[in-house]
Amino acid sequence: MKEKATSFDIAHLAGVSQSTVSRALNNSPLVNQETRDRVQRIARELNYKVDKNASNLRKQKSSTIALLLFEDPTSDDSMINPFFLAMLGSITRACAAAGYDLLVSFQNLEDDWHAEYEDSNKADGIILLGYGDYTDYRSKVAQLESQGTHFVRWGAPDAAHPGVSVGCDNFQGGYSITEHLIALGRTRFAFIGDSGNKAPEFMARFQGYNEALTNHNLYESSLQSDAVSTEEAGYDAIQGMLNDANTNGTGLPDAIVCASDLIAMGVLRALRQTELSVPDDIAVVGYDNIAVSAFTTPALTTVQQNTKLAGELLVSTLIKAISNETVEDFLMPAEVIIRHSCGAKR
Amino acid sequence: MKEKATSFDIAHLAGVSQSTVSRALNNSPLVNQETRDRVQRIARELNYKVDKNASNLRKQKSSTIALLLFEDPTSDDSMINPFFLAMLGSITRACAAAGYDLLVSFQNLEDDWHAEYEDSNKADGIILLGYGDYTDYRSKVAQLESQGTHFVRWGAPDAAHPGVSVGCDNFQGGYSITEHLIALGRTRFAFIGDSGNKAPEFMARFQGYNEALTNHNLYESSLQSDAVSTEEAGYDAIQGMLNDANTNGTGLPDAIVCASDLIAMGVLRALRQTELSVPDDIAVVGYDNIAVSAFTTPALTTVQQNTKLAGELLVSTLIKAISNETVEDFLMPAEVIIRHSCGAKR
DNA sequence: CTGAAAGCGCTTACAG
DNA sequence: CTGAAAGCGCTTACAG
Repeated sequence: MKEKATSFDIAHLAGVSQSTVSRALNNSPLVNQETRDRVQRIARELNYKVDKNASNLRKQKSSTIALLLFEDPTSDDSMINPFFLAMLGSITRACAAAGYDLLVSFQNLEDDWHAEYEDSNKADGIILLGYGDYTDYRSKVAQLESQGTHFVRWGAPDAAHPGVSVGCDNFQGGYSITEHLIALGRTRFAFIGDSGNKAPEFMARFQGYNEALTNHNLYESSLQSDAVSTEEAGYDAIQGMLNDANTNGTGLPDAIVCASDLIAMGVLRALRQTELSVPDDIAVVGYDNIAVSAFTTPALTTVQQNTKLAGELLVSTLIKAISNETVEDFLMPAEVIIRHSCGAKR
Repeated sequence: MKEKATSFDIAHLAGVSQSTVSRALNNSPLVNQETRDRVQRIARELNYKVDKNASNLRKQKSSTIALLLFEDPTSDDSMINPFFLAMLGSITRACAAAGYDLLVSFQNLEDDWHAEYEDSNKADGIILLGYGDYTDYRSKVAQLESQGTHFVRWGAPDAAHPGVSVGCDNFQGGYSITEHLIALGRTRFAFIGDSGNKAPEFMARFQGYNEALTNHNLYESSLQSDAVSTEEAGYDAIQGMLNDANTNGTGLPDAIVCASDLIAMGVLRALRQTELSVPDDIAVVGYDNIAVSAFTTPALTTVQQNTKLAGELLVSTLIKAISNETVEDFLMPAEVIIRHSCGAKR
């Protein structure tokens, strides 16, 4: 294991000053073409790489973006929400394309994440990604803002939230998929998923759902049951509805809108254990279009968030913010993906 | 946005030298308890964070690990193999627990990844993660080794491969799940998945499969069909077998061992479109225990690789290597997860 | 226990 | 077009 070469070694070998080596390596137009070629050739031969720590220290920037992932408070330790993993993939690619490194970190809402990255010059900016109780971290986001930290948040734009955000239109997604079911002739609806302040995304989807029902005078019979975004919670929630139907004689819905695909998986599993057929007796739809949903039985109709575009937008917005350009919130449309669980004839 | 505080600002406020500030902040036992408390309090008040670039440059280490992800050459641009995402999650956690940052990067086998990270002091070591053609990058791994780069590779230990590796016993996994099917009375076997040099993991699984069949005198009737690790490839491969059975009168297998869960998903989908019942007519098993596999119909019997342990082992092995301790290959056992697609009575 | 000083390896004004 | 010099913000021998 030989010693690492420095720019001085190259300067020596090339017969120029170290300053010139630095310029040549950074493709400065100031330096003579011939000199540049010679320096670069020698650098290649020595397997020389610029020391990032030195260069970052001098330039006072790191060309690194930190991705802070907040997990669902309820998710078990080993499993990550597939939707976020898709986002991660897309963000990684977008960073690479823009010449940035990506530092990935899982965080608890309670941690001191709000001051960790940019202050220590480990990253030039931060991407905040996660479901969960946004109210819980609003104050930390505010601190980020007041410190002048560059960051962008995944989520719907929200007047109550400081900072810029890129998100998908959850209200419209909830509205569109509900309207799709209404168009298919469904009349008795249920929504499964948390509807409170703690889960703003789910709440927006629920509000879109309600709006669609109201517009078609179907709101009266609507049911709702809380569930966090797991297969198990979905299973339990629909079990509760089935029990109520049995014991209280409450009518059963003929269409169930789930706040996430994971929840829908649980609903499908529970219904498979009954006489009820999906979609003939009950239509079931999800949200997220995670990879699995194409392969369930029946294949799940769901709402897609464009993770590829989202990652690119998150990264490009953040990079703009880092160079102090003005940036704007971006709200992407949600797209209904029609498969079989909604009962559509295709 | 105020200027970032430095250790000199703190020194000034605390009435001590900058050296003492540095010592206090690093909890050096050399420094007086009182002084330390005072310095730390002031640092907190100023929202001071040590500049990582400066500290790394001085210490000549970065407390950062680079994770290089090599994708399946065939996977589409937007989707990542869920198994690797699970690994990523586990590696991220293990890094955080060990006080390391994690730089994540997707790579093509062809890129110049072999010299990017440690040489530039961006990372102290590298984790190599990916399926694919290991022969293709063997020379680069060798270069890594000769440069003295610290790295650990995910995959089975392999004499032909330089460097230390952590992996799961693919041969034993293939053997165990095949033997499980044999114990259930299956006699006509097929393996779906690439079996060549280009996919060493799949090949080892296939060899374990063959060994089990040979030991029970079932090898003669065995079929095999190539498939990369996608749902579509699995679908196509089983279609091919069904066609052969129709046109050539080849017998149909009563047990199909798939080289990955993704492949098994495709096989299940194809069989669902036939009269054939899984598991009554044909048992189907997968490999990886990705999240989906618990929720297919029927639920997929598969082989689990312990991703949590794998991530921890990868990180701890690498950290040992970084501090120049001797490290050893680690081969984890593979565990059969019994669900319904194998036809086991439970 | 504390301080003055050197130096990690770069980039970039400044001078020519 | 090139070089000598300063300095980014730390950590750590060295001296006391």
